[in-house]
Amino acid sequence: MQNRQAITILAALAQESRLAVYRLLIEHAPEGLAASAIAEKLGLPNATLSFHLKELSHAGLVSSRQSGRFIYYAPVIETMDELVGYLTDHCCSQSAGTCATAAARCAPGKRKSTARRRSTSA
Amino acid sequence: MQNRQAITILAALAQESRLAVYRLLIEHAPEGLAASAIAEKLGLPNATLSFHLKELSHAGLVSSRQSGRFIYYAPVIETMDELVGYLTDHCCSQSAGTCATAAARCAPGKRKSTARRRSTSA
DNA sequence: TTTATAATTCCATCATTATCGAAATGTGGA
DNA sequence: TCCACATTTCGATAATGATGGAATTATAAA
Repeated sequence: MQNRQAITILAALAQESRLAVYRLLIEHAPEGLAASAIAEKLGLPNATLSFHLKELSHAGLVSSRQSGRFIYYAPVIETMDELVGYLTDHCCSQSAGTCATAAARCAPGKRKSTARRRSTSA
Repeated sequence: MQNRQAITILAALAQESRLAVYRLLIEHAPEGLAASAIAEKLGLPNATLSFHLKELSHAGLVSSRQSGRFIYYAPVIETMDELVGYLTDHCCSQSAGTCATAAARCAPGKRKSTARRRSTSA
């Protein structure tokens, strides 16, 4: 993953309403929720929600599909996974294994800092 | 970790210069770098860098210590680790194991989605 | 002290983001 | 076709964030 993409994703999540939307969608994965349902559950005006959904879509954090008159939004787990991968890779010093922590929380007591290098293509 | 803290950290990272500063400090962990060295390496004016360092400090992503006339900034790995923990916890559906991916990248072929719940205190 | 250097704060300016009512667009049912 | 409803876009406003020169503070060497 590129820097710029990471920044886009981080910025998309770094906002109260958007993080709430994303977390709500995670609770309703993988089907997702209609925009109207999100707006109601979070008490957001339609226009405001639409603005935030566009940001989340643009960051690749959510996808949308039409179903009848409704548009369903669902989380794109892969994007979150890539972000976590990016952060894990870059919270670790190249030279030293300074970041056993991040890896350890996933595989407690296993390896130390084996976040495998991602191919530069992603 | 609380929502608000997560948002603070995400926002701190969601900016080109700040992400560059953080990544540079990671490369120089655990000693860190003096502000002047950071400014020079990244080509940032002092005032601008100082502003960004304050943001990173406020988010708990970096710490500072004085050494002679210099102030050294170093990354706080634990904060990044907590953020990754927060994201991992919340990219996974409570009800279903929709997020094997994030866990899998840390322990490939191991468990599915065993991101253990963090105590609500953190 | 005085002087040189490191870093922060101040302040004004510019740019971006968030908010939301109202109007427009899209979609399916009557 | 006409209507009802879901959602987005428009547009105006307010709030927040980023930038960097100049002045200020802090630290240590001369």
